[in-house]
Amino acid sequence: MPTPERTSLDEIIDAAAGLLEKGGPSAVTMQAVAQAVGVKAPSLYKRVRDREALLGLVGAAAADDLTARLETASGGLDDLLVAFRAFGHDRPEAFRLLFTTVVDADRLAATSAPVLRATTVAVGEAHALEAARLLTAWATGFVTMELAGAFRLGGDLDDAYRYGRRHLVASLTQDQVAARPAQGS
Amino acid sequence: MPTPERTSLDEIIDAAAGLLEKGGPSAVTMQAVAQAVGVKAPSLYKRVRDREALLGLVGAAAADDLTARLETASGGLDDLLVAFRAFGHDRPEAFRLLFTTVVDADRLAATSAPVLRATTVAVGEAHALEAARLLTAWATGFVTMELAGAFRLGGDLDDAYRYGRRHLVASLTQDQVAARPAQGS
DNA sequence: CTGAATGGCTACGAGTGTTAGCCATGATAG
DNA sequence: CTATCATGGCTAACACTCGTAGCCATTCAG
Repeated sequence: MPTPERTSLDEIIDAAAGLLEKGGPSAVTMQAVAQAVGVKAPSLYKRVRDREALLGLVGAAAADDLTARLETASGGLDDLLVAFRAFGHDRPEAFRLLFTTVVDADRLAATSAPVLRATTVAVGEAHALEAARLLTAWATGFVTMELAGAFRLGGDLDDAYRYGRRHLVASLTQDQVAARPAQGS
Repeated sequence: MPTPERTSLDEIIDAAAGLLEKGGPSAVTMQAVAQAVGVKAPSLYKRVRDREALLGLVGAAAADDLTARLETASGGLDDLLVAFRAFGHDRPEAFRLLFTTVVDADRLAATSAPVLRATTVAVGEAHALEAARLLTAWATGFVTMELAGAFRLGGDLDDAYRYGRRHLVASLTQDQVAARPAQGS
């Protein structure tokens, strides 16, 4: 390679992720990212197609981070739900990005894997996917609303999350309903 | 009033909502909104503080729309959940905006009201709020993920939503767990 | 008929993303 | 050891954004 590289794609993604978390999406400007890695803005375009692509990479990295956290979460349904919410608290902007940007299917599948394993042991293979969707949808919605400040009718949110976990996990494992097919009226 | 008004705040909000739905948040530019209502961009600032405020008004109007839909949804838990998702499908960008922008507490309370009424009859006053949060969090997460294209492991989404509705409604009304206090480990 | 307040406008400034094109570097071929 | 040339960085520039300043025409109130 010719002239010495003054930065790298990974460093750029990390810088963008840092700016995102500090100031929201509007703070991750090409110029700010460039400055953070010690380069001028146009140089970024040698590594990244455009800003949208950069945000996509940040989202993909965030998905990997979430996957890693879930993988090390011991495998119980409850632990997975706790780890999921913790990710949302640690990296709220990245969490939002995950459900705004479209991340590629493979990465999504990797993130789903630990949840699917857990629901398989909990409710059996037949309804593992539906159960996983029930759990992730609830957790996603809870954290989304929490981060958006949409829970404003009082009450402790930790308690509310615990209430939901108990309810859902119990409902799935006791599975009075899970045994029935999903079709119906 | 002096010079004849060529537009109105409501018209501006409607135009912005239309542009939002057609091309996402980035499409609702002051200039595009102005052109849509037959005016030049700077004139908008006579009615709206800035772009962020305009988006806030669009979000508030969307919240009112959602509230109205829920109010006319007959009051059953299942009907409320169906109406909620229908809103997300009809106005996906407005739906996203609701959980991105911060809308004021009063309006949020109005939106919650029909859900709270329904959960009150379903599980009693003691756990109405927690039940409402469980339901809205799940529905919000489901629609959010659906709109983000995050459900890519196959299966029919209508079925998946039905599955979740059954599970949650049954779990709440049978309330094997709901009777227990939310505290605990 | 006059005065004043108001909504619209043009012009402008600051800041954004992005492209074009140049230049210095340094690994490699001879 | 020299010459080549691909490459990463840079400056300059363009198009577009939001937002402000300030003017002008209108029309209502007296």
